[in-house]
Amino acid sequence: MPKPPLKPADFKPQAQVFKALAHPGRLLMVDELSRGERCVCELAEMVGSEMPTVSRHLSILKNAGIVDDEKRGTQVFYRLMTPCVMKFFQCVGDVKSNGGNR
Amino acid sequence: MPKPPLKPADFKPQAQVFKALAHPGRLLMVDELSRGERCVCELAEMVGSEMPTVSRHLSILKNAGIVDDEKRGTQVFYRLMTPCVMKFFQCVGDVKSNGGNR
DNA sequence: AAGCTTATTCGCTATTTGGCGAAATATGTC
DNA sequence: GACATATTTCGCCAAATAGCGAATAAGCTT
Repeated sequence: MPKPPLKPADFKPQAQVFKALAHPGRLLMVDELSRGERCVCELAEMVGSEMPTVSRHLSILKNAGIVDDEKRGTQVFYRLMTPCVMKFFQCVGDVKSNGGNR
Repeated sequence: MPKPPLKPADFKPQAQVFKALAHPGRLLMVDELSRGERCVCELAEMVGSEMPTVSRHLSILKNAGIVDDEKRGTQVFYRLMTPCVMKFFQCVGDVKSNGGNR
């Protein structure tokens, strides 16, 4: 059968993932999580924002399926669910060097 | 030397690229452009938005270095600059199937 | 030059996002 | 149970984003 034409709505799930990654602080957290799990307070210190802000960012990443969390005692540890996300960084570097800023 | 700690600002360029991709309509256009160059009017019809809107989206993609344009006669043709962007789609699919929605 | 077509820029409004402090929740300690 | 620590949720405001129609620009055609 002739494949039906794609509509913008068909890309909504993917867009949500990209949206979750479309923030410098969240990218920093993902990068850090690629080296192992971290608790919220560690990440908060890294990005230099208040904990409510960081918690919110993490929930966005979690909602997109990029990270997962686990509560241990009084802390919550986050870890990267999809390491393939890290490959993005290489490609994104390519994008910029191809003339994005000139 | 001990590598300096990364700051959120260091990820701003990458975030800009992700931000450019964080929109269903723009993803649809990128997907379409992966199969060859298209003029603005073709893309406008695909996404089902007015031309000013589409033109604006394309300028965002261009600004991020993802596409480039070329004027030929009265039309402007856009083409994908970084095919590696398409690999994102596979990975993003992985993200969702790993539990993003469950 | 007048008129048509394609595309971009502008001005506006509605919606979404980002950040904070205050308040609420949960867990562990004394 | 009172208290301290870690985290999330809430309510608020400022800024950014998305969309549209009107206006502008550029290139054909006649």
